[in-house]
Amino acid sequence: MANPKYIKPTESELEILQILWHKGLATVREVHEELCHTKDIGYTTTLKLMQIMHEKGLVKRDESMRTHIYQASVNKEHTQKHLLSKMIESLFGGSSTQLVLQALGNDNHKATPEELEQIQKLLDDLKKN
Amino acid sequence: MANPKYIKPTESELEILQILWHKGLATVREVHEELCHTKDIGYTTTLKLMQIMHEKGLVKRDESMRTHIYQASVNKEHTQKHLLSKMIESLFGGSSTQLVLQALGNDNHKATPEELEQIQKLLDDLKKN
DNA sequence: ACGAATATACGACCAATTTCGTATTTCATC
DNA sequence: GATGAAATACGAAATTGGTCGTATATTCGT
Repeated sequence: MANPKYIKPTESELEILQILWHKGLATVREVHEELCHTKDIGYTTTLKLMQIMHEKGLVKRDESMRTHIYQASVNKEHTQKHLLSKMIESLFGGSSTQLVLQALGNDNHKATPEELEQIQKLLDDLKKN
Repeated sequence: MANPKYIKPTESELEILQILWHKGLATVREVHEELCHTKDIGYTTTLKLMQIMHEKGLVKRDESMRTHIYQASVNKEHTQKHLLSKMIESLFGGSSTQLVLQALGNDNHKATPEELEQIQKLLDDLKKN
């Protein structure tokens, strides 16, 4: 099985990972309940998805009980960084700066003054090197 | 046909859009030559891809001559912003700041001092409001 | 005017993703 | 123990993206 670090989760898998990252541990039923809030989907579909994610190594599960307990086996930050890297390559010609400029200028997701300070701090850090 | 603004281009389509955004106008042959630099792919594959993009409304073409001339019909910045927005939603819980922090800290795509200045300028701008 | 080169059109195939139906297992409870 | 609810396993269909082969049309050089 390929190293999950280098696997690109699909859209659906990402939705499930989001839920697992948030909840930590969860059963298929619990994940399914969450998914239902936004999607019209059958229980077995969620189950199958999570089984496939298990085969791929994207999630771990405790099978010692009848009802399996799942958790993400890929790190949230690593996954974000990996997918972001791909996007920088494929959409911004490899320039993270171009992406940052677009993101900060994005009206749909405005940053608060506190967040701007947070970015300023990191920027100061980077300037030193 | 759906409004191309709301279409999410696939990976391959994005590669072609990149080339068209850069060249402005181009034939299938020219796009194909570029693609070959990075991918091992047949000419008819490129052709088919671009035909499908035409059906979807992602590209326009001048068919008045035997050799059609293509150009992107979706704006580069709009497309970037649109896909970025989706990623912020689906991967960063709606926080553009989280994405920016990850992107700036990305070792694979380091920003140059000049770029950091560019970001600083935008940041100063945002802080004023 | 004919043949080679080059263009488009189009259908077919394969792999991956998503979906769900059905079979089987387990467990509680009556 | 039998029954029904709920869980897992598994296979199959539908969709989509990417790939290419082949057919057909156009142009150009000789």
